Amino acid sequence: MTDKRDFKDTVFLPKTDFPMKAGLPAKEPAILARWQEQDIYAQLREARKGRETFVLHDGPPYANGDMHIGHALNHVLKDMVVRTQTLLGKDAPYVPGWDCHGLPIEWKVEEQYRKKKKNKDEVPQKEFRAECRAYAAHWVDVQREQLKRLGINGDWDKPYLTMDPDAEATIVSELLKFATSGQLYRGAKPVMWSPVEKTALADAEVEYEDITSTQIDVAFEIAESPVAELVGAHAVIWTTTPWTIPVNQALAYGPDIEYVAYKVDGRVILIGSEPTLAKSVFARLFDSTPDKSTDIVWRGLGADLSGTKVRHPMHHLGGFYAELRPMLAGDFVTTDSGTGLVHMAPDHGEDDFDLCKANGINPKFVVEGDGRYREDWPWLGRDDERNMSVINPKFNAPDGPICSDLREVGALLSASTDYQHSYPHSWRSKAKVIFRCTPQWFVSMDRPGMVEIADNRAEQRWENEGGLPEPKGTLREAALHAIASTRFVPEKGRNRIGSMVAGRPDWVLSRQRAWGVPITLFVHRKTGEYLVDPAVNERIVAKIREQGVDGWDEENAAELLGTDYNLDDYERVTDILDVWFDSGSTHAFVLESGKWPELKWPADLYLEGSDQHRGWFQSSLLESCGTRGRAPYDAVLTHGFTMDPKGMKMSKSLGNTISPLDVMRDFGADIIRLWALSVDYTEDHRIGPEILKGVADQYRKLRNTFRYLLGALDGYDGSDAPEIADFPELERYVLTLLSDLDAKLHRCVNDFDFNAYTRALVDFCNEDLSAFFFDIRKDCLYCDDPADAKRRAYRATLDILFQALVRYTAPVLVFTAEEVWSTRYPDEGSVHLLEWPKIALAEPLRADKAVWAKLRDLREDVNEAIEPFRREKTIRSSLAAEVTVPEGAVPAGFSDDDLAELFITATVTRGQGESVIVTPTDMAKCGRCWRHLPEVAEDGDACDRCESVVSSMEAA
RNA sequence: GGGUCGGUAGCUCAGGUGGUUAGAGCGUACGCCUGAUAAGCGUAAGGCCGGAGGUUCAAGUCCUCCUCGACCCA
Repeated sequence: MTDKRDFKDTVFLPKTDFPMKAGLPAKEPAILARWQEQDIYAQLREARKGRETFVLHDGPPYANGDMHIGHALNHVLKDMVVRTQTLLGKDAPYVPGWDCHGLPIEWKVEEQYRKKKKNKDEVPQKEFRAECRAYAAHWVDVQREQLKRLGINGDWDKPYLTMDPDAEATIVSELLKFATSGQLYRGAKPVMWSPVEKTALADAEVEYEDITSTQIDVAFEIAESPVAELVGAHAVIWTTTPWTIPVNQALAYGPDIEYVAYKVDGRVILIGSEPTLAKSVFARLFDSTPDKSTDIVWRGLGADLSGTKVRHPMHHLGGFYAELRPMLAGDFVTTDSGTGLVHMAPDHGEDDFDLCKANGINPKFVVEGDGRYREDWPWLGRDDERNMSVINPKFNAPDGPICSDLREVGALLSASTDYQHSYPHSWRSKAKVIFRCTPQWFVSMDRPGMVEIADNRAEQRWENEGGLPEPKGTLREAALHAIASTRFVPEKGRNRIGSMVAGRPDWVLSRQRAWGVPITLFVHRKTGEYLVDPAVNERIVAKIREQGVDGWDEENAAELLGTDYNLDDYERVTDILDVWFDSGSTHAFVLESGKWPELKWPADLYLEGSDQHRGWFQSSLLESCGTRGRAPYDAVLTHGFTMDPKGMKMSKSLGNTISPLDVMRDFGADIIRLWALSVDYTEDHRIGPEILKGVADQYRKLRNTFRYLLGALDGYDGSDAPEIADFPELERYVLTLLSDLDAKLHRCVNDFDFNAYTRALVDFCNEDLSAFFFDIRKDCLYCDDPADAKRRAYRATLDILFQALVRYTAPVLVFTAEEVWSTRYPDEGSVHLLEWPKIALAEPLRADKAVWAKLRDLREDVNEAIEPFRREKTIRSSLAAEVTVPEGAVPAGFSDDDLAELFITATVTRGQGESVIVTPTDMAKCGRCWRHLPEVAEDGDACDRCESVVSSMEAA
């Protein structure tokens, strides 16, 4: 064997410094620092000035704790929207914001107090609020840095905060709009109340514990009834809260439940007929069971009881107790426990309150904040020595005051302290809580004539032919109308928020808390009406703008009320606003305020998790409809929740959480971004080690595509590029595919379908480029003369591909795209300033995709046919295969040499057969290009093409 | 407990108005290449389309029930 020349040095291999290994965790922060230094955000605003705008309004995350995976997903999606819109050439500003008021922050600050053994009640409110403010500010800073690290591009130096005095002032002014229009009213509602702390509790402040309570059965004599047999009988109710009996105002039955009146021991009792129920009632009351001998006076459905009235056991006290109690139909009544009849105290239960309210029965506010009956109450008034807190077990015991008095009048049918159940307790004091009606401020959903309904007025007029349309409607109508004229992505969101709004109760605005925006109302002590005076309101708003929420403090009251009114006549409301009202007003103090002149109202898009159908989407909708008659957004995009690999909710206790901070540290932000954009985020989706590994694999594929492009384009400046019209068919085919990809990505951007976006991008790189185009043109790139037209066309095509792909990739892999771009253009600024590539291919230049589909099918058949030879090692490289293909399978216009090039084989000939036939070649292999060619005399010699290329290289 | 949404290969996803042997990429296995090299190329295996009924000539696609999961509400 003779020594052959080593041609390796004469082959034009890709050359680049762009490393295969990314090292993102180390590289990303450096890129980030560069962006910050260049102020990319400001550069973009400048570059897009005057263009069509696209405003994505940020929903404020709560300023409490580290960023979690849900934040990461949400912000990556937002960033993708903003960046793709920017890429399209629009001016798409992004002003991030935070929700800063509210209970969780109050808690944390109180917790810090407890650690320092400080008592919250002894701290002046102003000081307390200042600490809450500082706490929120701290977490705003932390989250801001974490979100920046994710590569989110936004106005980080000028975010909006709900606790900015300007924001607080606007929130107050929005509230006063509701007051001025009359949509605001004071009502009552049962809330969880802790008599120990003398405060209302939020759901999250309540925990459930098992306790043993007194259970009693009480008889209510039926005074009137359409069912004659029942007059004089006793309706029996069962309760575990004897203390609510003195505030009873009605009884409830299930309209579809069957009831029976039994005659036992000379008395007729009415209870549900359900056997186990009746059995347990008889066991409690008579220590017996109902049997055939038990006298049945009446049997019928609950609905028959309509119109029945009963006497309260304490009716002899007169007044409130003398009034007859109606029996009402309640859907919530079951036969699971009790007697099938339920006693209703609207002061102390949600079902009770709602049912009574629907029947015109109002709460009496009998139990005061300390848990005792109020002084003037006829039964156990405050001066009664037996009066004590209603949750005191002694008070409810079988020998306690309630049971004793009931027994005395013969109404107590049973009493025992043996009922075990779970009962709400205060998280902090661990004391039992009660339901208690308290006055609250509401926004009415259904007051007619309050809301100007904007938008689509013409359509309404058409529906109301024959008269002028009603210009004003209810808030609910306005909101439903707004939902109908908003775009929802995915569409099912419309139904979701629609059914919620259609069925929701009035909006409770008030909270009895310290850290929030005050309900700045003066209520007349005599009339109970709140003051509506534009001059007063103006002073209030100005004061809040000046001093923040502290401006509503007592000391300013007289000044705010002014000289036209006497402060003694007015009560200054001290409740604060539901934080949902704060965030529901962001459209006012962010979009509309002028503080960010690049923004506009309404927003083009709101983008949040699907839980915000109940939350921010809805509070913003109601706030805006109540004040402006339409939604503050034109479109709403929702995403699902991130689950663990099995689709289960992530929780600290299960230990299945994944922190985006960890993923960024271990893999890099681009990996999280690619993950977020390659799952179906419109539904719940998963994350876990295996999934992230898959994402990292995809990333590597993309990265290597760019590495190849950079290497192949080494030294390319475009000066020797042929006209596209002169490109070989293969190049024009790839450009055709690119232009189709371009159109698809464009569609995906408009549909916010980023999952399809990244998939299309990755598939194109893998299938059409790496496994097809690049592979076929390897020989051309490595071995052809640099001056050869085909090679110049190939590189020109690679350049077009590069220019397009780096732009498509930039919104997804923000760091990697920058790395790619700066590798090729170290001095040309950021990739993120670029615009969508213009790659539309004129129709005559397009290749026939159907023809190429046929060729690629044939190419697969050829590969399949070669495989057996590879298995037996007769053929190793496909370049050593001579192939005969069915003549009919080849589209017109392609020579045998063309096909050999496409299939990367030694030769291709056409035969009459049906299948592909493969034989190993006898031809010798060129030492430079490794192709087997007839002119090569001996393995390792150069072929004619290589000979000529090498000699011209040597001449140069 | 109620309302809403969802369950297609190991993973991530496609599968308009029901219609031929359910697709793709990744991963896996095996092989090639050793001049994109911790890369590139090829081939293959892999699916009671959550389960059970039903409608239909025909169902991943329509209906009912069940199950699992999620969100919201109680």
